[in-house]
Amino acid sequence: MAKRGHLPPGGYRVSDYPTFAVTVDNVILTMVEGRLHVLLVRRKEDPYSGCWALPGGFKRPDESLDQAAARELEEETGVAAPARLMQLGAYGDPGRDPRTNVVTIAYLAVTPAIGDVNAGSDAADARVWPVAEVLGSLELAFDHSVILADAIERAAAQLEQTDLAIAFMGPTFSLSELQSVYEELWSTDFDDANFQRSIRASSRNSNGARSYIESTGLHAVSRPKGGRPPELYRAGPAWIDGPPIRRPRA
Amino acid sequence: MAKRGHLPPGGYRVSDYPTFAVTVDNVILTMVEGRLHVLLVRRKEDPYSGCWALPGGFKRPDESLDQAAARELEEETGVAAPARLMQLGAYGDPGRDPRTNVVTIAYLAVTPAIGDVNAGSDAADARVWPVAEVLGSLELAFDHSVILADAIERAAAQLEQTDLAIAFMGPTFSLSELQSVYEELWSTDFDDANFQRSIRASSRNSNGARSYIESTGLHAVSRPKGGRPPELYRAGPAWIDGPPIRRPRA
DNA sequence: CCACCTATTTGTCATGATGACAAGAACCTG
DNA sequence: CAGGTTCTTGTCATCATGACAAATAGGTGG
Repeated sequence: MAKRGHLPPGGYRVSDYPTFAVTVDNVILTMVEGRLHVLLVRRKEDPYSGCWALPGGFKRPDESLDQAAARELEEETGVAAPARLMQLGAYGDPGRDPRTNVVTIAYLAVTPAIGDVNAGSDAADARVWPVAEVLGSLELAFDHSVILADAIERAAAQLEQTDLAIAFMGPTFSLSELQSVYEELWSTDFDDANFQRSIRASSRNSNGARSYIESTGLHAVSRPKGGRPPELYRAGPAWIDGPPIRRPRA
Repeated sequence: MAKRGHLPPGGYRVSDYPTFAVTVDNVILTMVEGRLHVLLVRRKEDPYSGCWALPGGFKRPDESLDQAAARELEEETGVAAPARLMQLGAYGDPGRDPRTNVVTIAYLAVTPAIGDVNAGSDAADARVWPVAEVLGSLELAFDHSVILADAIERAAAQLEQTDLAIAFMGPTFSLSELQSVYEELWSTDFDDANFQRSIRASSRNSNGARSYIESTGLHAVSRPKGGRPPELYRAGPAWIDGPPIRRPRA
């Protein structure tokens, strides 16, 4: 390890410093039948060959980190990068990659029900997994289990501060679908009536302008088990003034 | 630029991939006379020699990112790393460093009134600057102006979700000192009476246990301009259940 | 068609948090 | 002591929230 005291007075040149490989990894979350799922690929090569991992890969010098994340996601899974692919954090503990010094930048995004998932050339397989199962019993490559846990924590926090929840929704959705997102990520159980009241209050802002969600006049078709068909909503154009609902504490 | 189609079927080995230098940069915020300040160093060497910059430097392979950030902070400024040095994000746009491919991981921390600031061997000078002045008229090295702006935004958000505000405070403090932190970072003006009520409410939790802040029985010594001497508080041991005060919208 | 089930939606009520503001308390200076 | 400054306590109306009841709109099985 280089020691400061041994350096020439002019200091180091960049070429004297250790080099790293830089990778990006994506945590893509989606909701399937009310349960939180994450998109994973099965690795085809060492290290961790055969292991499930977050889709990602090496950054190139001529692209930004954001571009690298979007590119690797599409290359490995065929999934188009969601509009808001947000940076989660950097992971660079020594030894996290057995080959060499690798720092990875993790990204987080949320999508509605995912379309086709096609394993790219670097992956043996690709599919969405229930998060509970992954964190409980599946061994992920590298430190990807830690990254996934951090991502879920971040997503839960963002629910309260942004309109992230509607990113889980398709073009139209019922309020109970939206409710299940909050309940799943916060491990809470809302009173249906109060949930609707809070959400609707945030979509009616003072000046009558459009916001968080908007009603389509439509109703969902009835399902086999019965129950009143819910009214359908669509995403509004703007995040206006504060969270649609607050996270319960304790 | 390497193209995927030209690769051998077995894929790349790590050594085939481009390498990067990895640096860490610290945004250290503090409050001086009610104004937000940031700790900067003046660069001694190219590139950007003579320019002010965030204190930081190259990560070593045998240390974690967190350790690198703390080490570089102390080496360049003599300031001991605050307890909570939190990761802000990674910056890796092509060309952000004229020498070579550099990805930097930015860190954010908050300290009470800072002690001695001593420029380290890599720096020509080191001092705290008013943030308003830095963002308004000072040209920082690299993309450090962007990093600083992001850091301030993050700090403002954290005020509402964590007990970050007390990290600006010394061992004891008055509520109006605390209030000035919220007002400065949120650009708001609280009603003094209501601010006190909210903060005190969050320090009295139901079971009578200790929390966010605690009263010492003491009062500050009176100052030249007069005014009733404020009661002094100290940090409580725990962040209990929700923000002490909410950020006003619009 | 009717009883009964499920899911969604509307409404009521008590409680607690917040914003606006008045007034008191404790210190300064002149 | 008068007047200014800062901190502290108190009041009141309003709004958001949690708990809960009840109505609505569909299903299924007799």
